[in-house]
Amino acid sequence: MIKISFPDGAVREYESGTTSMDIARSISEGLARNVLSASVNGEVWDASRPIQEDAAIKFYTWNDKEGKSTFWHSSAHLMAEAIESLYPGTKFGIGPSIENGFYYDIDTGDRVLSSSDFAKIEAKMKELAKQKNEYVRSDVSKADAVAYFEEKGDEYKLELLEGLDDGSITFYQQGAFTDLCRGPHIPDTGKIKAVKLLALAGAYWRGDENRKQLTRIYGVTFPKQKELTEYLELLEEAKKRDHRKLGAELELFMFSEKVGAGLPIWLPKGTALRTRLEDFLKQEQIKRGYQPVITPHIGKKELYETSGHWEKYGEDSFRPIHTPKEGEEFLLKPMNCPHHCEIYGHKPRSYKELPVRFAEFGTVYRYEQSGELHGLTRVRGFTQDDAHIFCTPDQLKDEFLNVLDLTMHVIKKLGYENFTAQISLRDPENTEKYIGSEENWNRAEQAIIEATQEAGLETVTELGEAAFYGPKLDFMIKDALGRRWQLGTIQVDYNLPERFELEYVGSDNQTHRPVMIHRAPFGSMERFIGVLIEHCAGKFPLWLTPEQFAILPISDNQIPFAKEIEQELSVHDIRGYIDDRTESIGRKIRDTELKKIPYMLIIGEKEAESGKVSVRKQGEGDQGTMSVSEFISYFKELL
RNA sequence: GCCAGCAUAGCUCAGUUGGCCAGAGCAGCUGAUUUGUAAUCAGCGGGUCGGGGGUUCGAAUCCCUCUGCUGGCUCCA
Repeated sequence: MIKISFPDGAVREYESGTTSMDIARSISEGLARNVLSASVNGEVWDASRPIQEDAAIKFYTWNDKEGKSTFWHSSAHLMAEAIESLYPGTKFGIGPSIENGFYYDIDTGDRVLSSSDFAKIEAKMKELAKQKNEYVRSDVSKADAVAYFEEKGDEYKLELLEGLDDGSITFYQQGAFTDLCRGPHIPDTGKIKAVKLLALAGAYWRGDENRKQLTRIYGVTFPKQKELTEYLELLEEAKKRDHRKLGAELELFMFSEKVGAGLPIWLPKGTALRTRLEDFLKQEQIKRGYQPVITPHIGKKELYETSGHWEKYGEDSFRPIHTPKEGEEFLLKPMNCPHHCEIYGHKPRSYKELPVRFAEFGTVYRYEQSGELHGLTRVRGFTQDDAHIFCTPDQLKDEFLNVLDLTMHVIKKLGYENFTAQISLRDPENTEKYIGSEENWNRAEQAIIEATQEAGLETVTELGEAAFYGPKLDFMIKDALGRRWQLGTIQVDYNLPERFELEYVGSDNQTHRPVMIHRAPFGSMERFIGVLIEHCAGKFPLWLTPEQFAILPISDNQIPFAKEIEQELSVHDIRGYIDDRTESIGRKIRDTELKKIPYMLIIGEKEAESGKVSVRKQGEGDQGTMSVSEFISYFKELL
């Protein structure tokens, strides 16, 4: 007998060799029906795998992240089975579960798959699911595993086997399909009731662009048809929030084929929004001792040779600009920091003036591969809310904490709650990607780790995500479709001051090297606003929105009164316009609702006579009537 | 850049297997209507079917190529 302990602390005895499924069944049939996998001593196992010794056990169902991931991983196998049966000879790469579903990378040889094949594959998957085939786990020796895939001619699985140790290799088989797999899997395919293949994409084998590109098929499955329907509706809803769609509808920005891909053009309303956002940060920075500076959009190639950017990115960038007579070479500015280093270095600096903080909304241009461009979130020209702080090593931690405070202030002001703070460090396996000494890197990485700990910030750490000159603290926020974007960033840099030979004279009358902090709370105005649009579905915070009200006269007779109100509101810095079209009030309301103008002031004969306005809130409806001054104080309360 | 897909009026979309002057709704313009909380009515204008090349008696439709866009991959100072 073995002792099985449960999450609630209970301990029960079972025969050795019992399975989680047996245990679940001993508790209730309902539980047994829902169990997809189970944690056994902290490891996720098949529910059907025999347990031989005392264990702490926890069941996973569709309501657990682990249960879903087991379900989707098994679904990937089911899809592979369907594909193998429809297209014999297909070779298989890897097929994991992901955040929302699963994918499988396959090599179909000369056959080109396209999304028009999805229906056929889905139908086959459903047919195979109905057979309720069990997922059968078996231990296989490395030699047998190699023999199996050699026989099958699957070089991808053979390559995966190379990295595995004999004795740790398992196969899973369901129906006619056998795969090299660590598991775990759900009990049988019958649990998969709803199937949808979503997308097809090329994906390089093992993520290496020099290797063969496989076909990746993304899909999602559910235990109930209804859940699939709901999920697809959710995707439709998310599409409505897409900043590219809303940006066009609300006339915030545009792109032009003639101007060029990835070069956003800001329309008047988008500019109003962006300017307000910039002004907010500019004022905040003045309060915190930043000095605004302005630098040119181009700089000599030598500048970026000094900084290291040319060596690191030059070959894959926009080509240099040449002067026609002198033959000088200039680059479109890809970063503001080299310019700011020059500002620091233009005169001798004393420790007494440190820290100095140069701030600039600097527009930079970077070549991005055409396939990477994406609305406002991945572009070739964008404006960073950049600043560089030059300080003594002693001041570094305080300065970092000040920047962190400013960044959190910005994030909170815009109402982001679900952000991730990511510490981006060097890739220890690949240190030649970075400039600067081991010592400088260690100091910079330590500074970030210590400061975030001191601030009590919850962070995740990613290796290999650092900039080439220093580690970063990045703030990541998800867009409507769950894609994660880096917005704000704070970077500690010991290396550029060295490259630019920046100095200050200390109290000891000796020259010292300053430390530099690169920081951008928004990151880029373009990306920030893109994500903001999706975050608030185009309904911007009142202080930020381009137009705060629309006055809707019921007939032309109320236009003079409308003008009086507009005048009075503008005195109080409340911005908006009069819809003076000769249209029905129903039409005016509808159009204003669709433009997501927060407040509608409806005035008819009654209001004009009594000097009041009928207030309607976007998305919520009639709020009743009030005098103009009452509206002004009501409105100001909301700012 | 790579893989797959898409590109018809300002926008959203029709346009059967290649075949009469390429259609609709919304938007726009003109006129009428002066309206009480999400679309008043009528009339009119608008497209070299993304650009270029080819196949064909004939191309929005088939082929090639370029550009742009979508979803991924790689990349992201």
